[in-house]
Amino acid sequence: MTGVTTAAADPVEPEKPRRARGEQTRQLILETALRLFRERGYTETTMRAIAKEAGVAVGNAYYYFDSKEHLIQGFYDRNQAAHRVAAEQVLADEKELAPRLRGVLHAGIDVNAPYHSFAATFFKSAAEPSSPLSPFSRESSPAREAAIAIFREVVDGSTAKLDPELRKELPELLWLGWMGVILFWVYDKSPGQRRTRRLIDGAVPLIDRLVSLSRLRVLRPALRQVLALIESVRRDD
Amino acid sequence: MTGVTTAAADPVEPEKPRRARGEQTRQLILETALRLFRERGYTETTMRAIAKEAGVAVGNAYYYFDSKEHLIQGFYDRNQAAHRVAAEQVLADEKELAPRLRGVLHAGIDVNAPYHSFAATFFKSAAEPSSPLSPFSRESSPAREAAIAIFREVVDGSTAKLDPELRKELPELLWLGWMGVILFWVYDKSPGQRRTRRLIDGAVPLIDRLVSLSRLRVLRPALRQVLALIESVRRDD
DNA sequence: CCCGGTACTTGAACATGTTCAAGTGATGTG
DNA sequence: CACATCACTTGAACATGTTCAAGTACCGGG
Repeated sequence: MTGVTTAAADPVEPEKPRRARGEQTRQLILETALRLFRERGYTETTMRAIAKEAGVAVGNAYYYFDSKEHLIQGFYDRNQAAHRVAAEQVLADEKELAPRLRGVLHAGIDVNAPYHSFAATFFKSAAEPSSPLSPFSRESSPAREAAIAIFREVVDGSTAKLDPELRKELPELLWLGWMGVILFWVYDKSPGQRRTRRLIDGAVPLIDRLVSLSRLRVLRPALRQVLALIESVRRDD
Repeated sequence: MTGVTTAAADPVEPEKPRRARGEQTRQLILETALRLFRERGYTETTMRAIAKEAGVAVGNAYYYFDSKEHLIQGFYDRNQAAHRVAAEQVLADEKELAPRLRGVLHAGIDVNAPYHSFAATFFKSAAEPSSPLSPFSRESSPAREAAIAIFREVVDGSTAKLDPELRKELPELLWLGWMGVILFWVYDKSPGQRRTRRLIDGAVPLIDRLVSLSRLRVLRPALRQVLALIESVRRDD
């Protein structure tokens, strides 16, 4: 955890001041862009088309968004929020770990399902490590933390008893698994992405069992080994 | 396994005829492109620069390569071959599963290491599901099979005794793991990509142990469950 | 009310991946 | 050897993401 007191400059940009009219224009451009993305797909939607449809000059879009890819961030934020809402619904009802996890994962797929066809198109933007859209990027940090928080709630709100060390790591591990599911989903061409659903239904019981077993004394050394691996890989040197 | 007798048309293109001069030009363009990619990076290398440097018209490059991205395929093939050679060196010396796997993975990183800085840049091309560069694409099928073959040799040539069902699946699973390592490596910004090395060194013993345990009678149901999951997810309906 | 600054807006210009109609030259055939 | 065919080559033209110098609108202070 890097403290607030570190000498390095705070990497968060100071959020340019904006007047009411500006915010309105910004919203208009974003709404128009997302609508056109949905209607025609990402690649087929040109910046000129967005500008024309929104009734502004093309340069204006670039005043509010650094690039075409940056428009996608709005999509992300929206779906993230929707996932959170859907997840809370599930978490209020279920108390055991397995159904909680299963419900949250399915909810995530539900939320994204309408966008599967063109999610793949701009998925590549997210894949580039240097892209602000990467789930590991600094810009995505708030969204990432919010997502991990959901999985923390999955764990902490459950009746499952588990090793305290593991409990600390599990939310982030589950989030990583969720990223894997998303990756699978993006590549999943089966009708309605059934294979992804099957993956979730099959993997959750396995994870649940593994987590329960983590409390067994016999498996303590193995668990330690796994946790040590995570720690050593996370170390950034 | 789809048989050779399926009614669907063979999706492999008929390989356009090519004369000696054509092949020469093709090679020239590819060599020039890869050199410039190495020297300046992928994005910074324009098609015009490649053409100029190779002494041909820009349209000529498009006669041999469908797009700029397709030039990367040449890079892939080359590194794939280099990995195979390096892996065989290891496999000739080591007989136990763990060192064989460890050696092959490190060899793979060794081969790719010189290109880490710009591998990330065009990694995004590979990430797009519809791209021919995707490791799961039809066009990549030969390269993918070759890669899986390396891992089959890792398993089959080892002294490890393991469940026959698992033995059948393991090479593809290890390849999948290798893709995961590559994914990690692409994102790994630590000096010399040390973290990726640590990931390999830490994960291999775990995999080795897990594989050995697969023969235990007690774990048979769990193994069945895992294999069933794989089967159900692989099913393409 | 005027003025200076700053948020906002514009559209032409630019860079670069890609296409294509038109040419050039080698090769095999009668 | 003449000719037809087809591989090969060309470079201008096009499409689209991005930049930028210039202009406009609004706000706050004197």
